[in-house]
Amino acid sequence: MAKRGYHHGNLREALIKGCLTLIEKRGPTGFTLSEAAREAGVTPAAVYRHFEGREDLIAAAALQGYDIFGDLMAFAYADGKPSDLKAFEATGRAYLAFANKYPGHYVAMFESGISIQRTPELNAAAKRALGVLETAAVALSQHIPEEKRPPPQMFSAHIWALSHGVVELFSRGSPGTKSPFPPEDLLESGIGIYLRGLGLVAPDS
Amino acid sequence: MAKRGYHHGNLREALIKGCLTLIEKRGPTGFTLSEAAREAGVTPAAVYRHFEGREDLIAAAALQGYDIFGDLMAFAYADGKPSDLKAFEATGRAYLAFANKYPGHYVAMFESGISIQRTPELNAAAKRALGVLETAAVALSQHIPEEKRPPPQMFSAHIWALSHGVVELFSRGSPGTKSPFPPEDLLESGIGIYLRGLGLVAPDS
DNA sequence: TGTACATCAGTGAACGCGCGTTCACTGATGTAC
DNA sequence: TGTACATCAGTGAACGCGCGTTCACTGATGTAC
Repeated sequence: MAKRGYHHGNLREALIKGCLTLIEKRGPTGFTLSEAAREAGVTPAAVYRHFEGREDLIAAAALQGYDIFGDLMAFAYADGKPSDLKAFEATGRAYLAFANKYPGHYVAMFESGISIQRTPELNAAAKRALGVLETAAVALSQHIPEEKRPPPQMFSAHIWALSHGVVELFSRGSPGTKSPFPPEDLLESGIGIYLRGLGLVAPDS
Repeated sequence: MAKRGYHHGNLREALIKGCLTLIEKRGPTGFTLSEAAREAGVTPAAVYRHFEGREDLIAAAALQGYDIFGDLMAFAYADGKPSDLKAFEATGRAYLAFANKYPGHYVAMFESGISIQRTPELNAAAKRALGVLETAAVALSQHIPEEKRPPPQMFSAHIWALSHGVVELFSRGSPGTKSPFPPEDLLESGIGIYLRGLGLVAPDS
């Protein structure tokens, strides 16, 4: 990644990477374009060869995040194999794994305040990624007797909220209160209890 | 709240209020001391008569938040009346109600990055407020057969995470994705399903 | 293979700005007598 | 009730700083012939 001479080589990628590192450390509003440039070994002005400005750089980071996230979720879901239930649980784990492995992306996507509507490209990437979660929920909810089946969007909203809550409260350097449980266990057990409440897993397990 | 003359009267309160408004609008790192002073109709330097600096002002806002939050939670819990279950559900609703009614406080408390350990006073207020949630969880979990009872801290962590997730994703001006359900319903139904999963409410309700 | 030249990706100086914090100050308030 | 004075809560000017953005520029690269 070391700059070789006058030309950087892949400044665009280096800037996004710097942006992600900083955004992870300082939060989205604490991120500065100048510092990202510095981290890449480049003048702040050079950023404008690749991005329209500060916001545009963050949006690029978020887009990259949604792409990775979408891939991960799709892979975890695996078209509902081996079963709707297993596939669903796998997406939950993938959500947390993504948040852990790509914290900068996660923040750029969900805490930076950049709108998903910013560009059609960003919108499409986000819709695709979050769509996997909903698809998984829809498929799984078919197994609930129709009359006691909650709307699938509600179902997936519950799971998303629980996952996001675990990430924000227990998976990051949080406001002092650490849970005594690893976030993975917390999410897994939480989803398990929830699914039992829907009659989707055996009550004695 | 209009300033009357050379002396403001209750600058301290006005500054906290301004801090909360700004923190709600721009997020914790977007908040500036100068703007809070401006909003109160006062020179930035005047702030230093009442607070040690920027951080201290945010901490004061968070402290106020934990106090209100603690009161609300304690009131909702009502010492477990009329039943452990009802009282527990009431604290869940109170959590969301607090986040809705005091969004600035909520952000100062949970997103500003100020440590709960900052002062003993802040620590005590936070412990008290979050303690109510755990107390409610402990009491309720007594109703679960001992061998299938999850640790109460896990129980309360699940509920806290779900509540926080609903707040962050669906209760604020969020990253584009709005749920078609009111956050209150989302949380209520989510908690309901979860409790059913624990065998704490009837499976047919 | 060598040369001329267009294109591209960076520089570096400059801009105006708002920030947090400090300082000596001053106007208003309240208390002692 | 009136006056002297200490205390308090504000002012306003100044500081050094880093920010995002612009601009004319220049060094490196790659292509045409």
